Amino acid sequence: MNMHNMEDPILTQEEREAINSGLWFSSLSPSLRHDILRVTYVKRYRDGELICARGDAPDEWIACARGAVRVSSTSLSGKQITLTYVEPGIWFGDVSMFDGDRRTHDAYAHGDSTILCVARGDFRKILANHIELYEALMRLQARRIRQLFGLVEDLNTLPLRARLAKQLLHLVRSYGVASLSDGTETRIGLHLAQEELAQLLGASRQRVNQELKSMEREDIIRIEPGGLVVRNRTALMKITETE
Amino acid sequence: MNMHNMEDPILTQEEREAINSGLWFSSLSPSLRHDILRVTYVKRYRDGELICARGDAPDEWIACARGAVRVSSTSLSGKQITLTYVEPGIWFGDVSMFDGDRRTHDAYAHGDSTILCVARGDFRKILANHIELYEALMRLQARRIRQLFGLVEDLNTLPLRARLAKQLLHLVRSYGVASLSDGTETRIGLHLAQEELAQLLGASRQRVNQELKSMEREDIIRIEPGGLVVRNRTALMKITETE
DNA sequence: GCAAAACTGACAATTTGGCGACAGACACGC
DNA sequence: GCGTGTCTGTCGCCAAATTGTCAGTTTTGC
Repeated sequence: MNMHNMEDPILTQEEREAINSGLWFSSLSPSLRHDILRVTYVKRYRDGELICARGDAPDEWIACARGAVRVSSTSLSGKQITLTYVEPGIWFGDVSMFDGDRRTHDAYAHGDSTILCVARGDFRKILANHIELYEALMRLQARRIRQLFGLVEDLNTLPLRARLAKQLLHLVRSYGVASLSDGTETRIGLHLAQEELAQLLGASRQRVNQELKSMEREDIIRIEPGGLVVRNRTALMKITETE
Repeated sequence: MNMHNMEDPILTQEEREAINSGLWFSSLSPSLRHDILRVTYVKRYRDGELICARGDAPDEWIACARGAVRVSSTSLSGKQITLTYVEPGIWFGDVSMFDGDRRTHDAYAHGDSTILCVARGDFRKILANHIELYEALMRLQARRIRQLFGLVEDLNTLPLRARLAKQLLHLVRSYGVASLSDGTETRIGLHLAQEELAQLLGASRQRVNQELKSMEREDIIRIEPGGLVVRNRTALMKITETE
C-alpha cells in the first residue's frame, strides 16, 4: 500500500466542494448523498501514479475530488490512447460494479490528485436502500452512451482540425478559468502536453502541433508555457462544424 | 400510420423464438418476461422503411424480432454512418427512456423486419414492480459502454483491414449460417452491400472493396452475389491482431 | 423479358495523416 | 552554473485513405 494513499483521510474544503457541486451528484437526494459519503474513503496520489490498471478486480466505485484522472489504455501495438480525463466531481467505475468484469482501462493521476472510493459491498448496500440510485445511475450511463456515440461519429466523419476544436471547447467547459485582461480569453486549467492531447485525439503529436500553431496564427488560441488560452470560442465552434 | 405496421399483430413462431432466445432477455425471471411481453405490441416494416428518426420523442422501448434494424445518422457534411445493425433478440432505445432526450439516430428496417414495442408508460410501470429490471438494464448498458470503448479504441489504433476482419467475425457470430459443403464455411445471413459495410466501418466503399478482394485472393472469404462467405475464421482472427 | 437502377471492381489523382529526425527552449537537480 | 531530460516547433518522406470516374454485372420493377 502506498504511503501517500494513507495520509490525511479527510477531504479539504475545496475537495468537498468539488464533490458536492458535481452536477450528477448534486441531483441526488440529501439522504442518499449522506449515505454515500458516510462510507467513502479518501486516497491521494502524486502526479503520474497508477490508480488502477487494466485487468484489476473492480472493487471500488470512484469519484475524482481534485486533480484529474487519465483513463487510458495501450493497444496491442503499444500505441497509447487516452479515453478521457475525469474532472473533479465526476464519478466513474460504476460500469464494472454491474457486470463484474475486470477493468478495461488504466487510470493514472494527472497532477496530484485526490479520489473518493466506495467499496463494492457498501455500494450494493446503498443500492438496496435507495432505488433512487438506480434511476440516477441509469441517467449517468445514458449520458455516457450518448457521448460515446457522438465520439464514434466524430471519429468517423470529422477531420483532425474539427475534432481538436471540439476537444478544446470541451476542455474550456470543464477546466476553463477566465484569463485576466478583457475576460473574453479563457485559460485551460488542465495542463496537457501536446503529446497527451494527441493521445486524447488519437493522432500524432506533430499533427496536433501543426493544427495548434495554425489556430494560433489565426488568433483563435494562444500557446503558452503551462497551458493553452482560448481567445475566440466562436471561431472554434465554427471549425467544429467543418464538414 | 403505415398499413404494414398494423397487419398481423401476432408474432410468428420464429419471431417469438428470436425474442425468447435473446441472451439478455432470457436472463430475466419468467415473471418479469411475462409482464413485459404482456404489454408489447408488434410493428412490421418493409425493407428500407424508417422506424424512427433523429429528433423523435423517445416513446418506446424496442426489440428486434425479425430482420434487422440499421441504426445510423447523417453527419453535417452529409456523410452517412452506421452505428450498428440490431439483430433479432436485441433490445434498444432504453437509453432515452431514462434521460428523456430525443433520439440521436435514425433507425431503418434492413430487409422486411418485425419489431416489438413497449410504450414508455408501461415500461415505467414494469420498472416500478421489478427492481430486477434495473439490475438487468444496468448490465445491458454496462456491456454497451464496454463495447463502445472498444470501438473507439479500435478506430484509433487498428488499420482498416483489421477493423474489417473484426466486423466480419462479428457478423458471422450474429448472422452466420453454416454454408453447405464441408461445414468450415459460413455464410453471413445478413446481406450488406459493400457501401453499407463501408458506412458501418466508417470508410469509403472503394477501400472496403479493395480489402475484401485482397482477402478473397487469400482464400479467407468468398464474395458471392447475395452475401459473403467466410472460409477461414482463424485467418480473420489473426488479421484482427494486426497492430 | 427488358430497361433502369443499383452494385461491383478497378484505377488515377489528391489529400490527410504517421513517423523519424533534429534543433531550440525550458525546467530541474545538484 | 551546467549538464540532462522533457517539451515544442518544423521538415521531409511515406503510407493510408478519399474522391472521382468508368466499365461491366447483377437486381429489380414493370
